[in-house]
Amino acid sequence: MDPRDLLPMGEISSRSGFAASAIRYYEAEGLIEAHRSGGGQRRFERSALRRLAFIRAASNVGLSIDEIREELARLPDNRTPTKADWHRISKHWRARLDEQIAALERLKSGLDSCIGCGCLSLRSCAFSNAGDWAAEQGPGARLLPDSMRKPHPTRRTAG
Amino acid sequence: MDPRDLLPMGEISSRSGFAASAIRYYEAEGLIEAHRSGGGQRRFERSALRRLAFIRAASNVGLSIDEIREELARLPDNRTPTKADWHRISKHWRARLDEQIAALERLKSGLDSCIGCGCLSLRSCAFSNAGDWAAEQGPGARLLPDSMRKPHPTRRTAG
DNA sequence: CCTTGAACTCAAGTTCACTTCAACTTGAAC
DNA sequence: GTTCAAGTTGAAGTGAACTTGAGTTCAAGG
Repeated sequence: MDPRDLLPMGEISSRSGFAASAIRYYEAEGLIEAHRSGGGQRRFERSALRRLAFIRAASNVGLSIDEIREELARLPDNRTPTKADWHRISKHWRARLDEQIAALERLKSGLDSCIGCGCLSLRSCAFSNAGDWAAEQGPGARLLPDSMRKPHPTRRTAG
Repeated sequence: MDPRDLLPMGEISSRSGFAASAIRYYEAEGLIEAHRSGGGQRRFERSALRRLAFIRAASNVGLSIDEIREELARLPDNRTPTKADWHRISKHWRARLDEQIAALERLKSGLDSCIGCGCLSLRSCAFSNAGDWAAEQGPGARLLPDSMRKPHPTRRTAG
């Protein structure tokens, strides 16, 4: 590996659009790797840029850092994704986006019916009911999937 | 106001589905009001239940506490929403949901085209580009509206 | 050699929407 | 009058995904 091919922090930061602090954070979290110069500064391989692009795409889809780490780890060799990998992964994400879209549509149609009634009833109005609205209807019928609920801090599965 | 008509914390909590701590928080944030018993305990008017229903509906749509406060304050009289208010407001929210749905659709179709190319190019691929992707196209062309971006902690409008 | 900007580390801070805790008081029932 | 669930306060904690700051070192140019 010719050291001449390695890129310093500033280069990676400006080209990827991530702040240096974010990149350091990703390295600490094990999402990317870096070599070190004699004096301890990070030197990145060019492939880190693709990995960062992948990270941005994943986070746009709504994946957490943990999920992104898993997704990257699932790649054989833990390598930067190739075209074939990307094909498979993006199908997976597409489904996730479809689910999010469907959830918002459900919310909207609930809202539509509430325009008519103007009720906001605590009992019957799915829109204002507590967390488990539209249960009963079986799984999949929820208005919002877990991935779209507010990431409430210390909430554990209610007893 | 007959004190007999006022509800204690536990009642409001169980009927609204909010934890007592959440209700206290909302009061501290000025979203709801409460009378006090002689000994300093909260006593709520029945209308607080409707206000809480409104708060839940709003937060399901994705409004922040600040936005909910504003929305409530916009009601003439600062009263609990009537059917007519609800009609107007829910139209507003419907538009917001439509925007979110459209954003996800854009993201998905970007993903579709990326399945073909497998590029994840930092320059041309809208999916992996930094925050200002698809700018140039004018306002409204962004893949994700601000309301759907990750609420990045200490991010101020970049200079 | 000297300067200067880029980079380093580590700890602590930030936002949001609450929750949890500790220590104490109320109030309805018996 | 005693009991005890239910209520009170204020401070501190939570989790995610970084950022900020302080203090120090690196590396490239002149």
